[in-house]
Amino acid sequence: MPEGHIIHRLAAQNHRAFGSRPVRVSSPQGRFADGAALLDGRTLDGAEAHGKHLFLGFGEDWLHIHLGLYGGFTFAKGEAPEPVGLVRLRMANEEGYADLRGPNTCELLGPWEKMAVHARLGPDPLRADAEPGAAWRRVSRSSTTVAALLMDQKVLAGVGNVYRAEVLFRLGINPHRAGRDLGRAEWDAIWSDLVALMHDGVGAGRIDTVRPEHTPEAMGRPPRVDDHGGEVYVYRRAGMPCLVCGTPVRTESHAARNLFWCPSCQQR
DNA sequence: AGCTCATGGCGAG
DNA sequence: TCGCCCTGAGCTG
Repeated sequence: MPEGHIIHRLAAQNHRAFGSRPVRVSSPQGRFADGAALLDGRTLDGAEAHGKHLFLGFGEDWLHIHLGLYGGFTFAKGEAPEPVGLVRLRMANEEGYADLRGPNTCELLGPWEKMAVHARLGPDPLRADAEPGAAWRRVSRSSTTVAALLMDQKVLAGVGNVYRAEVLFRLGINPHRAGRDLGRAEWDAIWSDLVALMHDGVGAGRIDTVRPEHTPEAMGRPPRVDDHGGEVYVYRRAGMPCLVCGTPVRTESHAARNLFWCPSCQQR
């Protein structure tokens, strides 16, 4: 259940756990049996993320993984036990193992195919080579809402429903505004806030967006209890009072995803 | 046991 | 815009 920060973290974790030495690769579930057989015993020598796409390199072959809505990796030390549930991919060495469940995509790509995936993704706030100007060009010409544009991976790669809701709240921007009605300064603020928030997310392994003055400790409120685990302003807080102004947080289905915002703090 | 929901994304119409 | 794909957790009965 990942946004881009988790995928970047997974690239680092996989490299740390399996990089530079042979890895045993299997598909206990059987749905990636052919690919696993091709990779088994080879050396992992590359790991990178672009948005929500993870690439693990074995020479010229790239293992391309997309977790989708509910895919996930688990890492553990020691001998790998009998798989529990549906394990699409298992990697293991003398020290430990990792299991991949429920991915949207788990496939082998050649260098050209990998390039094609990069080509259809927008700039990623977590990548050093990102060119935010490419995203601005699309946003500034679009009549689509800024809420939908932030989720469009061709525009900008790695942002999901949590970062989308939270960055718009932090900047006081109404999610229904058209991209072309945003000013350059507003877009630059969105981009730089995403860079900062998502880097924090890579370090923490969760999404925390509340400023120091609105943390549970600072406000004397109970810490948030939610599956996604971070401290946030509006995501999945529908009907609850806004942490800044007390107005009930609103929600609606927007382009098939749940959108959350504060109607009072986000009027611009 | 069955339903609903989830931090995604694709193709059909 | 809808239906569908991937899987598991947390309800309800």
